[in-house]
Order: sequence, then C-alpha cells, then structure tokens
Amino acid sequence: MLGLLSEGPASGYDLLKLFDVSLANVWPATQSQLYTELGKLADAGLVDVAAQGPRGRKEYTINERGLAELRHWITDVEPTRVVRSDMLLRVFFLAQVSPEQARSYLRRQAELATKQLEHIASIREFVERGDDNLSVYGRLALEYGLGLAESQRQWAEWAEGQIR
Amino acid sequence: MLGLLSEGPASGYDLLKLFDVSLANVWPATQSQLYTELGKLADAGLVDVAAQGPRGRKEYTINERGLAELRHWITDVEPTRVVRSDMLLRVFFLAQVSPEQARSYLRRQAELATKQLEHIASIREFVERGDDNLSVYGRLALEYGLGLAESQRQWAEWAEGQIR
DNA sequence: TACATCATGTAAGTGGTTACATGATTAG
DNA sequence: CTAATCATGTAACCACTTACATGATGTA
Repeated sequence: MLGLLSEGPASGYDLLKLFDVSLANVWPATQSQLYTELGKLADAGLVDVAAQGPRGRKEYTINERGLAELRHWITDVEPTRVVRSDMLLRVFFLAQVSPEQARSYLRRQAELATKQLEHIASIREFVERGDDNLSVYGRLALEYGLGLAESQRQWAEWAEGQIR
Repeated sequence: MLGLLSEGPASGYDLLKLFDVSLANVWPATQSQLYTELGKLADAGLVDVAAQGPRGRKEYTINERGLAELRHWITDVEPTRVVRSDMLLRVFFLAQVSPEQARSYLRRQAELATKQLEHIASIREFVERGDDNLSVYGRLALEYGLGLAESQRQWAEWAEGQIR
C-alpha cells in the first residue's frame, strides 16, 4: 500500500484495481485485507486521508513517515530467503501416488507454466507503454516472471521423464 | 507432516529434524507449528500415536484416512498459482530509493542467488546417496531449486544493468 | 555431576482469507 | 428506472510466528 501510494494519491478502490494488475502477481491479497491495511496505516500515521469524495470515498496520501518506512523496508529489510511452494512440496511425496499420476502431475505443472507465460505476455501489453515508475520497474519484475515460468516449464518436462 | 509420516513412524522431534533438512527449503515452519499440527492431525484421526517412549516421546504413524487425505491433496488439490515474493515486491518500488541503492539491492539479490546455489550444493551431498522416496523425489525438487537460483542470478545481474 | 540432547507443549499476537453486509452514483 | 460500477467496511476463522516453559535421559 505504501509503495502504491508513493506514486500518488488514491482511494482504497483505486489501489485495489491497480493492485490486481500489478502487485497481485507477486503478492496476492484480498479486498478485505487492503482496506484493513489502509486503516491500520492511517492509524499508525504513515498515510493521511487527504480528501473525501462521493460515496464515502477517501483519498489517501502517503506522508513523510510513510515514505521513510517504505524506503527503510526496501533498503534495510532483507527479503525472506525461502519462497514457499506447495507445488514443490507435493513433489517430495509423489511416491505416494502411481507413476502415471506422478507423471500427470508434472505434465500439468509444465502446462501451467506455459499458461503462465501467456498470462505474462498479456500483462506485458498492459505495462508496455508506460513511463511511470510502476510500469518501468514492473517490467523488470515481469522479466523475472518470464524466466521463472520458462525455467519451471523446462524442469517439469525433464522431471516427468525421470519418473520410471 | 502426513507426507513425512508416509515414509514411516516418527516422533515430533524426528519429524522436526527431518523437516529442517528437506521440506523447510520449500515450506518453512517452526517447531511450534509442527507440534501443534501433529496434535490436530491426531485429533482429526489422520494419524495415530502408535507408541510412547522415554521423555514423553510419542511415536506417530499415518493411518488409512491420513494416506487417503495425503493422496487427495497431491492429485486433486491444485497448487496455488502465485508464489509470494517480497524480493520481487520491492522491485516495483525501487524508484523510491537512489539509483545506487537500487543497483545495490539487485546486486545483493544476485549474490544471494549465488549463495543459494552453494547451499543447494551442500544439501545435494546430503541427499545424493539415498534410495528412500524422500531422497529420490527430493532430488527432483533440488534440481528445480538449482534452476530457479540460476535464473534469479542471471535476472538480477541483467536488471542491475537496466538501472540508469 | 554437568552438559548436550531429547522431547513436548502453550499463550499471545499478527497476517491473511472467507463471507457477509451495505449503500451511493452514474450511464444507458 | 435499472443495472453496472463505485465504494467501504466488519466478524469469524485459520495459519503462522515469537516467546516462553518445562523436564527427562544419556554420555563424558
């Protein structure tokens, strides 16, 4: 939320829509959580309600403390080392299903990786022409996703062949 | 827990140690959570306490219902599509810090990927000679991790060069 | 006898999801 | 006037972490 607000004022509703086409691809969250979080940030004094609009709309702005907290999080807080993957977790236990089922599981993962590649391509169009910060840096994140999906596709196809 | 117990009876303590050198690399959890979860599984009737040992040791076994649930989870439950990455989340907001700091962040990620490659190599030795199911399938997961870390290293180095 | 290791648990709190609940405004 | 969209919130629950708490057993 702080990151998105660093690009300019927005309502919870605005942030929700922006979130869905950008950050949701690397950090899913629900409508409920976004609103709750905005409330907490306002209480904590990291964002302000700058204006009220029709339908109870509240326009939030990030303030100095919020910007400081955002920068602190980016530069001083280490990203978590391990990324959770229940896809990979299942792999450890593939001996518990038949070889056919195990191969089917891995084939499905290869297919999902291919779909993911297409999904990223569709987002690409969205972000392609945009010189705002989110678009510029979102493109870097996009390329990561591309490499990841490609790497996963190759691995899943290889792994499928490993099951005897 | 069900997956680990499918390889044979074990105490919470046994599972904890086994967990730390295997599953923890794809799904971190604390000692506290493992014990709590074992208790829940026993209450739910998916595992049984087969024997008691010294120091209050409880040896758990998975039963038919537990095995059925495990297989159901593997074959019928779709892995979550999006994997959370706070590393990638930060990338979206790198415009909020100086170009030097942004490059430094990405360089650090490249270094961490390299370290991760070394870490995986060390686990490899551990798992290398083992014909038990966990070792056999753990090796598949390991190769995934290898590809992922390599992909991340390349991306981070490329991305660093993109910051003007 | 002292230290390492084995061994289990609980309480408080945070992060996150699901489901519910409500209503105003605008465009066709 | 009616449907889509704008717009916000809460309650209950589950997953997970942090910190604390305790004690038995084997081994040097």
